Amino acid sequence: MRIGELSERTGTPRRLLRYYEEQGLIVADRLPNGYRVYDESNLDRVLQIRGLLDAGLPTRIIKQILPCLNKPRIIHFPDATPEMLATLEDERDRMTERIRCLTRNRDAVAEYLDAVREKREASV
Amino acid sequence: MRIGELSERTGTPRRLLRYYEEQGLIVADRLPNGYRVYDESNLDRVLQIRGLLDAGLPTRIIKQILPCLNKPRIIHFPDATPEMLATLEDERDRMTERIRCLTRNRDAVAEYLDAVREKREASV
DNA sequence: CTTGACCTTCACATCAATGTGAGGGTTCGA
DNA sequence: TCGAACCCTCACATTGATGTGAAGGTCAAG
Repeated sequence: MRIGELSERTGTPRRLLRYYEEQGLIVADRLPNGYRVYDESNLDRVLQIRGLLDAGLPTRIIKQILPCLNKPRIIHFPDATPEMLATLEDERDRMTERIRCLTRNRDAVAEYLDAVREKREASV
Repeated sequence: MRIGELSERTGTPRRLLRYYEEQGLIVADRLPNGYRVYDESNLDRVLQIRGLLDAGLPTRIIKQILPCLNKPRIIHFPDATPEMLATLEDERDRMTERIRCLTRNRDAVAEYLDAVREKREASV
């Protein structure tokens, strides 16, 4: 598929698909005329990127993380330098912390909403 | 305490403490000479703000969420307009989605790291 | 052959969070 | 009384993720 279709199917502006490519997060083949072509696997990948960006991770980190997410459980660590592993461990912990924070606050918001709902129902 | 101490205890630049105040996320009393003074409760609050910012929430949303997190379970919904409740529900769901995304990816990274560690131990 | 809907690159703009520093007041101890 | 260590406001800079649009190439259908 070309960029327009990927854009539509992922709800992502073309501009950003090009940006993600520039940042090394996705790769696109090119048609003879220079148009980008994507295969289906890019669909999930783009959604993954968007989710992580929305969760506060910068593209720099997402780029490190993506190789860990290859569909086939085939893990290629020949390129796994110690520094990179340390970065990943760090980031794993930061993600865990984010999850904790989000969960705590999400639950508080949910409780609040439940309380409001109860209150309203009681007064009806 | 004054801004320097709060900054040190929360690991937050003074600049940002002033910024958070400007955005309505924290409030500070003032000494006669204009210096900001904070009480202990601001410590947790600042950490909470930082956590949420790090998790991708903008100050605009954090401001909406904070009132749900008052220590005492005393909830004051007199000001809870329907639009605000809708926003909160929306944001609650977005947070849930973020948690899902982060968890999935964090687990993938963790698995990857475990696999690398196993591999290394096997080759020793 | 032209029109419209695609695509390309390039560049400048914006927005939120943050950095940085100037210019200046306050407080306190040597 | 002077200097160090605080604090203030104001303002401009930067960074990363985006928006927007110009100038132009490609291609299929009328």
